[in-house]
This record gives sequence, structure tokens and C-alpha cells, in this order.
Amino acid sequence: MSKAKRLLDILLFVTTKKKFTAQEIADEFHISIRTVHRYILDLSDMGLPIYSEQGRNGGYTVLTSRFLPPILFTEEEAVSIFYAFQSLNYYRNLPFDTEISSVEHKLYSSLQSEAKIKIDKIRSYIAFWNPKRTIDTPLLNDVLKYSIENRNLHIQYESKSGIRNKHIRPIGVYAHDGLWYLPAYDYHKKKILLYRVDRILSILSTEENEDDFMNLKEWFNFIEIKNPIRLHVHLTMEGIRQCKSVPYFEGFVVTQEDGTGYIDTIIDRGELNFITSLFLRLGSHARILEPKELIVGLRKQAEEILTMYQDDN
Amino acid sequence: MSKAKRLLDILLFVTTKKKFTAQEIADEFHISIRTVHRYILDLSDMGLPIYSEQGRNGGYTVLTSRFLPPILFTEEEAVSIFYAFQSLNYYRNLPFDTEISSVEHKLYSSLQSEAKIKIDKIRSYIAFWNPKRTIDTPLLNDVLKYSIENRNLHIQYESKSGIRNKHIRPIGVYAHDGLWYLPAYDYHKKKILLYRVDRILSILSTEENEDDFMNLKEWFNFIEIKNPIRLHVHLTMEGIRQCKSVPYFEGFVVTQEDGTGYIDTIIDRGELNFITSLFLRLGSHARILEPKELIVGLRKQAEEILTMYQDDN
DNA sequence: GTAAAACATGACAAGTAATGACATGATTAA
DNA sequence: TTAATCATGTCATTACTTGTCATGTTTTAC
Repeated sequence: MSKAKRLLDILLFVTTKKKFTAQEIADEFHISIRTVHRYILDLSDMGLPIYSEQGRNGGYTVLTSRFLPPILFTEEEAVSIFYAFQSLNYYRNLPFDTEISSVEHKLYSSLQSEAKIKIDKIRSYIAFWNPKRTIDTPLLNDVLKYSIENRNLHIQYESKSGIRNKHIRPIGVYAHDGLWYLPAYDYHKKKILLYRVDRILSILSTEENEDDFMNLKEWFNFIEIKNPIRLHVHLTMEGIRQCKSVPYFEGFVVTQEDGTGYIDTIIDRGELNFITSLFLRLGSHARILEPKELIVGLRKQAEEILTMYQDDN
Repeated sequence: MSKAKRLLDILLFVTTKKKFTAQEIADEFHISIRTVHRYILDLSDMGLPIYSEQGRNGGYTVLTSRFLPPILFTEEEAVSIFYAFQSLNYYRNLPFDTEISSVEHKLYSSLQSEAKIKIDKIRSYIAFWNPKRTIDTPLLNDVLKYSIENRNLHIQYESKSGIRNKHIRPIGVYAHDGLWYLPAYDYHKKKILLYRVDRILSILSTEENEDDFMNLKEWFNFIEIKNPIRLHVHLTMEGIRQCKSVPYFEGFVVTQEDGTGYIDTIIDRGELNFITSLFLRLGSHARILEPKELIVGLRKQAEEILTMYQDDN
């Protein structure tokens, strides 16, 4: 076996152990202790932060977190990593911030000038636009950490009705439209609610959980329909166009031969509020057949607006 | 110089050239031809896809794209790369798809089981939610490529008024809310317009451009205000809350001591259409003082809805 | 069809590097 | 004090690397 290969094996071996002696390595790899010492010198020269303690119970300790074996990337692969990082550019308070910039630095500095130009081009020709928010989400990291550790949280939360204490069991966090959301089980209200991480003022305390709970993916698929209600709407051509651009409806729009179309699906009553504003915008491009509540809501909102601006001309 | 170092140098050297002879390497590194042949055998054994052509004008050719020198990542850095890739999960038709999965595979297979668990946890506890669209964007890659190459495009585009041919100069592409957009200069309309990549039916032809044009970043900062108009709105507490959640307004909301607030800013007349639907939703939580056009628009929309549903009760 | 330019491979000697055995010293904890 | 460690040095031996020379093979230009 070549020296390089053996050094690599030892590198991997030692970075997985917090402490070890030269004898252990010698036994493991069937080489002499003298050679182990020489190898360790080599690794140290190569920049591995390893230090030794002499005396009984001494040994070697590797300081940094574990290293992976050296990986050969192609230029295209490096570019793809930059591309992925680009997509994170518009978020604030991201986890792994320091790691991301150190990876970017390691990769960028090992690229040739030609590839650097390509990276720079990608940076200037493609973007993942989430509005660059001024809203700070300082607790994002903590919330993510506690979610992964499967802990319950007592938090101070700023809701519609003021600042409240909540006792919740987090499911996970997700970003949408530049904001971070935390779906979690509320022990007081006894159901899963959606919190905004930027509205969490502080985490008061945490407690461990033994059992497993729902994860994010399950929750995404779950999306409770507790009060099913039929949504039935006729759409003009323009109505179809617009509905197809709305994530929520996109999958339900049916186009007919004459170019018009309809939506006919079951939704949860709790979503009516959200849907109302969509149909306000669509105006006569959408004619709602069901549910009555939605029509009533639309009329109410329309009347509110007319009342409000009745004297303006 | 050690063999390993020299091999690496040669690896880097040869991957930057498409074709070379053993003599060239021998001259470049001042070693004998025989040794070059031996080294090339070594590199080939190490998995470098290199092949030779015999005879006059023969030489060696490296098949794959360029390799970077081997890079040592820490486990945390690898995790951060997975985290970044996670953010791309909900897009379709991404560029660099194959590279992303090969990087994922390379990294994942070199991780220890402990770290693999961490990755899996991150995957299940954090998400970047963009609605998983069924809309296909098959031309995304091409459009991006041509944008980077600074080419003009003749495209077939499906707009409100039907299928049209357009002659455009792309600025770049960006993703927003799960859709891909292409800001580009329209040679016919003589201004910059925003196209949706999924509505580009085909690219008819391209032509090169010599000079530089605007890039995405500049365009984001540019956002033309051609017809400035004052937007002045009073907000209730709830109005403030809601406006702060709207990316577009977020920066302009001013809160007063009594908890109410206002927006007072300059916008472009072209944006009124978009804004109307926001204020339809806000209803009496927002009282518009200026512009008149917006009030007229709201009333018109409200009346349209009342007319539409007048006989329902 | 021959010569030149290239890769392919083998043998061998000379040089260089890596290894193990042994020795010695230093440091630490039991 | 003693045992367990690391640290370093020397030296003979072994293993590897390199250059030189030799011999083939394949391809293309002329």
C-alpha cells in the first residue's frame, strides 16, 4: 500500500477518535511505532491540528471537527455548489453561515481564473429572489437546533392579540417568501399551529421529548382538512391564466375546450379567509358557485371598501 | 519534490489541456518521458479518465471536465452543502441537476454514519418551501445558457393576447415563488419587460452580442420608476401587521406611537394594478389618501364583485 | 511504403525514500 | 519509583522511483 493511501487511512482513523496513542495506530495498521510517529509528524505538517500529551495516560488529540477524505470535484460540480449557495443569498440569519463562506472560499480559491469567471457570471445572471427582508430572525438557529433535538419549547410569542407565552412542540422550520415559519403543536390549544420565527421574542426554556413526533414532510402532506367544503368556481380564459399562477390553485384548474374553465375541489373552511383575497382580485374573471360563505365574504369586503370610499370621486 | 505533489501538479496541468503529449509533460516538469508514462499510468489507475492516441499527431486526452485539486472539507462544511442543496429541492428543471446529485453522492458516501444521521435530520426538519409546481420549465437551462453567453433571442411567447414572436435581449433569470422569470429588453416594444420562462414555447434562433448590457443585480436595483406617483395610506394596527408581511411594502411601513401607522412613498404607476389587490384584502384596515386612481380602481373592482353576486343571498 | 511521431512496455542500475529495530531522553500519573 | 507515554536520533535494510536504453506498435505525412 502506498504511503499516501496509508496516511489518508490514518487521517480518517484519527479524526474519528478524540484520543488515541501511537501504539493503537501501530496495532491497527501493522506498522512500527516509529513509523506512526513519523506519520503523525507528516499529518501535522500537512496542517492537521493534532496535539500530544506526554506521560502516562497521554496520547494524541485532534482538535478540529472531523475531516472528510479529500474529495475530487470537477469544475462543474464546484459550480453547482456555488449555484446552490446563490439560492441562499437572500435569506438572513441562516444556519451554517460560517461553513458556507468557508466552503465558498475553499472552492473559489482552488478554481482557475476561467472557472472563476463562470462563477461570477452565474452570480450575476441567476438569482433566487426572495425579497431581502429587513426583518431579523435572530432565534432561527436556536429554533432549528431545538427542533432537531426534539425538544419542547416555552416561548414568548407576539401574536395578533399581544405578547403571549406558548408551550409548543416544534415540527420543523421552513422558509417561504423570505420569512421563516415554525409549524408546532400548541399544548394549550391542543392543535398544530403555524408560528413565524421572527415573532418569537424569546425562548424561555426547553424540555426533552422521548418519543418521535411528526416531521416536516409528514406535516406538508398532512395539511388537515377538518371542515371540508366544496369550492366550485367558473373561470374565464383570463381567470384560468391568473389561477394557474397561484400556487394554491394551480393543480385544480381545469380548462375546457372553449378556453374557459373551472375549479371544483374540496378545501378546508379555515382557508376561506385566505382565498377571499384571491377572488377579490379576480373580479368578474371568476364566478363562484360554491360555497355561499365565500360569496358573502366577498360581498362584505366589497361593501366595506365602497363604504370607505363613498365620498371620493 | 514528493511524488504525490508532482502527481497532483500533473493532474492539474493535464486537466486544463484537452490534448498533450508525454514529451510536453516531460519538458514542463523536467522529468524523463519514461516517468511521464509511469505517472500517467498512476493517474489512470486513480480513476482519471485519460486515453491515448498512438501514432503521429497522437497524444493523451482527458475526457472529463477539469478536476479541482482534492479538497479537505470538515463534516460541518459538508452539512452546509447539503443544507444549501435542500433549498433547491422544490424547484423543477434546475440547471446543474446532474452535478448536484453527483456532489450529494460523493459527499454522502464519504460521511460517517453519525453525520449521515445529522444530514437526514436536517433534511426532515428544515425546508425551503416553494410550492411544488406542476408547471414545467423545460427551456430554463437554455435560457440561462444564452443569457450567460450574452446572446439575443428570438422566441415564441405565450402572452395574454396569444402566441407572439419576440426579439429580446436577456438580462438574466430569477426564481420567485416557484416560477422562473426572465427580465429582458424587448427590441420591438423598446423597453425592458419581464417574461415567464415557462411561457416561452420555443427559442427560434439566437444571435451574438458584442457589448455588455445590464446584469441582474443592476436590474434589481434599477426597477424603473417612469411614472412616479405618491402612495399615501393610513393603517390600523392590524393594517400595519399585514403590510409588514408583504415584501413589497415591508420597508415603507411607519408605525406611530398610538399603534397605527402609514405608508408614504413614491411608486411607479405601472405597479398600481398589483397593489390594488393588496388593498382589496386589507379593506378598512387601510385608508388610501393618494393616489385617486387607486381608490377608483378599488371601487371599480368592488362594484364588479357586488354586481356579479347581487342576486345571491 | 517509408519515415517520423507518438504511445507501450520491459529491464536494469543508480539514487532516494520509507521502514523497523534499537537507543535515549522527557514528561506525567499512579 | 515505575510504567506509560511522546520525541528524536541513528543505522541498516528494504522498497520505491527515476533515468537510460531497448524494443514494439500504431498512425499519419510525404
